Amino acid sequence: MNDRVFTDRIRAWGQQIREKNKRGLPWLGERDPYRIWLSETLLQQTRVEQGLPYYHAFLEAFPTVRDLAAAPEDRVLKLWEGLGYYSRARNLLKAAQMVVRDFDGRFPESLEGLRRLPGVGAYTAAAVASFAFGLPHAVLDGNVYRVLARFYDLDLEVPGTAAQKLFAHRANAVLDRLDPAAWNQAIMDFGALVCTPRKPDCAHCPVADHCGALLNGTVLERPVKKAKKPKRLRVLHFLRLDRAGEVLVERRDNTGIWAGLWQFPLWEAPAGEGPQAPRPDDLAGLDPKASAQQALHGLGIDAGHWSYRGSSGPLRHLLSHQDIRAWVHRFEPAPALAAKGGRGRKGALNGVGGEKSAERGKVAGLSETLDRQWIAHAQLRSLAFPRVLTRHLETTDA
DNA sequence: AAGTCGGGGAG
DNA sequence: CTCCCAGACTT
Repeated sequence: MNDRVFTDRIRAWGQQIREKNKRGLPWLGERDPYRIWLSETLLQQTRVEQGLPYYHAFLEAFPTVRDLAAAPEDRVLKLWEGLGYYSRARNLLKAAQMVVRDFDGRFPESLEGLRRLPGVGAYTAAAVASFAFGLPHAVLDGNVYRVLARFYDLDLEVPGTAAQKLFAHRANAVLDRLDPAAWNQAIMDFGALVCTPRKPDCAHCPVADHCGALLNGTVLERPVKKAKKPKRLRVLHFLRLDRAGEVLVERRDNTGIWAGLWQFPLWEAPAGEGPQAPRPDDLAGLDPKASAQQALHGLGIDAGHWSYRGSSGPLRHLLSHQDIRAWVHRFEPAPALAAKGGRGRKGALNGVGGEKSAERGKVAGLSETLDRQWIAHAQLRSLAFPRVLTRHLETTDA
């Protein structure tokens, strides 16, 4: 009953929006599964305005899935730089390679087939299935959760398995099976433009007279979200070692935060060391130079070979689950040692006498377990760094 | 079921 | 500040 009213009116509302051409987004009306998949992956947990420039950049760099599949991972990560959730980028490449290798460059034309691609979850599979292939699968994203929670005044906590099942059921119940693509577009647009999180425009809502939450006065309480945990406080010390136009960088491994990105050698006080994890109070008295030396020691670098050139920080870097205070400590070769030149080619200057940058790691006893290398400043631009470091690089013009 | 994974814009 | 965004994956 209410389902029918909801579907009819939201569908009509969507048609109006399309005619007025609100949100002139490039993937609207798109049928190419590659472009749809690309845009949906870019937009996972990402606002449209934020992802839009990346969409254009990727499409220009990789017009087809074959172009993407042939790309080196570092190039994909570089294009993704700044967008966050970097496993999306690596999964994007993996999925492209799978499509080319296993399906001759054609995307699977079923929900289940799409779902098997890395980085393609319930939402993205439904989006590609409906937008590219017209299949009757309802999308369930943040917008749809909110719209359904309000219209039916559902008080289940999200995220949660119970809620997911119920909302998915509702979403498919109201799906317009005559035009799944237009419907999915309409309900998401409706959530983004009318039934917004903070200030929903109930005065102009086409289903206000049937909205459960509006009738019950619970609009701003829907959907019910779970309580958030406090953020973990971390203090990171990056060591920026410069020598003769080069800087030492290392590649992070493929797990955890900033997976696969590049960074300056990083030292972080072990969490288990000391009374407890760092607290905000502990940071006020933090002496940059002392921290720099501590980091140098922590990374096993002979402090005698490097002279301190100052620190920038703390760079406050807020993530959804971490509160990061980052420092970048700069060092250059100690003058005394530089004068000695070739004494010990494995010394602090590591390769001054013509060793290739390809020889990694050996920085005065620095561990070789990581993928470290000296790189010319001009080449830094080709590597993907975490935002906290690109911001630092921008202000220091390196 | 809970934890992890980024970054930015709006209010 | 807080919230949350065209979520997915791991444990």
